This record gives sequence, structure tokens and C-alpha cells, in this order.
Amino acid sequence: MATVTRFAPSPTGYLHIGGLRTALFSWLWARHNDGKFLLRIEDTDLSRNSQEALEAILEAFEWVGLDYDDEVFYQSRRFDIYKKYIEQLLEEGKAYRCYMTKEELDALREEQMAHGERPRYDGRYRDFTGTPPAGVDPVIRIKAPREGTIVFEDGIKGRIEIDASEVDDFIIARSDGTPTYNFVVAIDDALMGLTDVIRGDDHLSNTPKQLVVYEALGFAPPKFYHVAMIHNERGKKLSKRDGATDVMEYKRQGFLPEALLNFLVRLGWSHGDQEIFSLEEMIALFNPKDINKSASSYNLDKLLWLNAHYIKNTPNEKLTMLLKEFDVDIADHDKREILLDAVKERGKTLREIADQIMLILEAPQSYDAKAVKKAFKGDAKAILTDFIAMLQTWEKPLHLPSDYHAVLEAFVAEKEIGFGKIGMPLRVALVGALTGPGVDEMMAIIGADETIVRIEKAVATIEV
RNA sequence: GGCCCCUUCAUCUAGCGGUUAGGAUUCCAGGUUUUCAUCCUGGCCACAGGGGUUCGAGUCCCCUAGGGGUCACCA
Repeated sequence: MATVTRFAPSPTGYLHIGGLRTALFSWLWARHNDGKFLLRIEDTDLSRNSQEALEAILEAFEWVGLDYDDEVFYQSRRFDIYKKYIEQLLEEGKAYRCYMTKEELDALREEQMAHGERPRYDGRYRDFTGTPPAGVDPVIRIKAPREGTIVFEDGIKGRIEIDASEVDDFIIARSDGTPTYNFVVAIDDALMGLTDVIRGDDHLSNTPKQLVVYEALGFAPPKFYHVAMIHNERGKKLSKRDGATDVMEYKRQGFLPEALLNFLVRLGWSHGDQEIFSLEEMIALFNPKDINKSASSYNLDKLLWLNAHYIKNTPNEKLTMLLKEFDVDIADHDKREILLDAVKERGKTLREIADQIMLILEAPQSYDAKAVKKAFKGDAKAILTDFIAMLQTWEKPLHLPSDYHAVLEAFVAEKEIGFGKIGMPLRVALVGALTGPGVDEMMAIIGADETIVRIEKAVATIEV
């Protein structure tokens, strides 16, 4: 039997990073087995859905490159299917109408709480045969087993046993006739042919309910894998206050999708000591049996490290394209390769790379005070002035970093000075700071004319 | 609170009865780099606690503590 997995978000907000991880696990497992990965939109609560949320989720999927098979399933378009099964259960006596109003239910709950009991439906209409109260639109409840245990073998947590008393006759259709979550999930998972359901372990307590539905309908349940949550750096549930939880926020911050996926796949899953995984390797090596039982904490440093790694290994052509999102267009720059090679190992995000590029391409507006103090001293002014002269009278071509390097070498030889004597003030003159790529590379990138302009401008600021 | 799940360095993790408890990120120290970054080398740092079982326990069992999840006419 071919593996079928799914991701089933409700369109109530953006795609959460935790959701992406379970989606990734499901996707990997389907691809690993040459199976299917399906996308199902859980929009049965008509009042909470939004089109924007749905589009945001699909956009995020596209960005990270997770593709899904078949059409997208929308639960809101499958109400007649659910209705059929509700009627079937009603006829078979496996479900029943409950005429308790919301108010009565609330009152019952309060009373139970007051007695220190667990709030729970008391089953008062389970075997009701009398005349229903007038003016009440009933909900429909499913008959859950009254004794025994509900058992299933979780692919990650192992054997899970829940006492039947923990599962009450839960509502499968609201008083307006719309079906509820645990009911439709079970039906769809069965009808869509799911073999493996990989989801967050916040669903662990839903599983017994869904198994009640499987049982009532005579469906064979899939294999369940409940993945522990991702916590924040303080071990609490990941929330908006912990920084980015929206997948698309990572794009905006300059992360590469392959870095994000690599980061997420290692949160709760591992393959020996391996840290770097290409998508192909993930597909080849992933197996849900290797998923960890325990919750993991989000760790930005590691993501940043991975992102830097992937940026370093991204071809310049692709980098050029990606950088356009960050207002850097160097597609037509004749020293593009030198520029990117010089810069791609100096930033952890595309945004940082973009900043580095602009730092080189644009003449400095100001000079870092510390750098000035360190570099523009002694005979720096005279040295820079003489260097301009040498550049202007240089006879050989000036294109590559090596060409400029030759000038530099000739200069220090003639002046009988150390490299640092010219290197430091030159660096500050070019970019206003004592950091960045080699000065010969920077000169090659901006060209001899611009180099001279920048040095002249710097020289003018040096007193003495 | 009931029920369920979880517990190895600060963090992600390896381990599947016998290991100097390994790797990665962070941090620190060197090296490379005229700077910065990269890169390389080295270092610091962990089996939550207590009982068992066993010749032997991070690994198996029990208890305690801590953390998390869930208890809707939401999904």
C-alpha cells in the first residue's frame, strides 16, 4: 500500500513554523516512499476562516518548495459527504440527537467543576425516546464506548491507552447542522486514503475521539505519529512574542528556504551526527521512527549558522536574483562575481549580504570614529596622497584584484613601509570602517576612478 | 485539578546493559587572514533526584520533582 500523508491546516492565520515542521515530516515521508502528500484545508468553522490566511499558507508552501499531490481538499466543500455519514450513524443508532441547550451545558459544567469533577457530558439523551423539548435545535452526539480502554500504537510515543471514561459522547454536528472537527478529520483521513498521520502532539488527546469515529464507521485507522511541540528558548510554547513564528517572516529577514528546512528537520529528528541535509538527503534518510519523543526548543543561533552555510554555497547567479528582494540589483555589474565572492562569507542572512554590498558600492557617508583614530594618524595623509599619485600614473591595466594588489606591492616597496601602513587608512577611506573584504578586491569592484575619488574625499577630512 | 505526554552539555541531538557519554550550535583560546568574516585546531559544558533489577544502568522497572499538552456547538 502506497504511503499517503497529509497536512491539514485551518485557514485562520499564517503558516506557523511548527506547522511547517510537521508538514515537512509528512512531505518527506510521502516522498521517501514514493507516496502522496495531500493538502487539506480545515475550514468547517465558517466564521473563523479567511481567504488571506489560506493564500498565506499556500504562498509559504510555495516559498519553501513543498509540493502537494492532487487537488487541495476543502472541508467546506464536503459537507454533503459528512451529512451522509451523520445520517448513517443516526440510523444505525450509533449517534443521537441531544436537546441540551448551550446554557444547560454550561450550567452542568459549572456544577461539575464546583464538585471538583471533570466537566463532561452526562449522556442524558443517549437513550432518549420521549418527546423532545420544543424550540431546541439539537446537536448530534456520537456514542462513545462506556467502558474499556481505547488503545492505539503511536509511531513515536509507543502504546497509548486511554480509559473510555475519558471520552464522552462528543458532538459531531452542531445545532446548525455543520459537522465538527474530530468527526470530519476521521472521515477525511479515511476517505483520502491516509496511511500515516504525522501531526503535533497537541492532537494526542483528539486521537481517541477520532478512533471512536473510525470504529463507528467501520474505517481502518491510519498509523499515527505525534510529534512533540517546538518550544521557545525558555522552554515555553512558541508564541508571537518569541520573534518570528510566521514562515514568511523568515523570507523577509533573509533566510533561505533550504536553511529553514534543514533547521526544522533537525528539530526532533536526527540521523547520527549529520547536521547538513540537502532536500534529496532528507528524503532518502527520513523516517518517522527516528523522531524524538521530547519537545525541542527553538534556537536562532543554529538557524543563523545554517543560513550562513547555505548562502556561502549558493551560486552567484542565484544570489543575484535573491538579492533583488532586498533592493540590491547587481545583475549588470561587471564585477559581480568578485563582489559576491568577497561578500557571501560575511553575512548570515541575505539582508546582511545586501548591506555589505551597499557598503562597498556606495561611498561612505561618514567614517567610523574608532577606525579614523586608528587609521588616519601619523603620515596617513601623505601616504594616501602618494597612493593616489601612483594609481594615476600606473601604466598597466587595472581590472582584477591582482592588478590592484600589484600596485599595492609596488607602493609599499617604494615607500619601504609595511602593508598595514597603507592598508588601514585605505580601507577606512574606501568604506569608512576597519572591516570588510580585502582592499584590493574592493578597489577592483569600484574601479580606479571611484577609488581615487574616495581617497581624495578622505584625505580632505584628515587634519594635520 | 483530572487525563495524557516528556526529561543526556545553555541549545539541537547520538546512545538502544559494559563508551574516557560522541557530534553540532553558542561561548572561550590559538592558527590562517595587512582588517573583518570564513576556515582550521583545541577547550569549557550533560545523563533531574531517589529507590530497585543486574556482576554491571544514561539505557530496564517504580516513586518523586520539573516541564508540556488537553479537557468547547475552535480547529
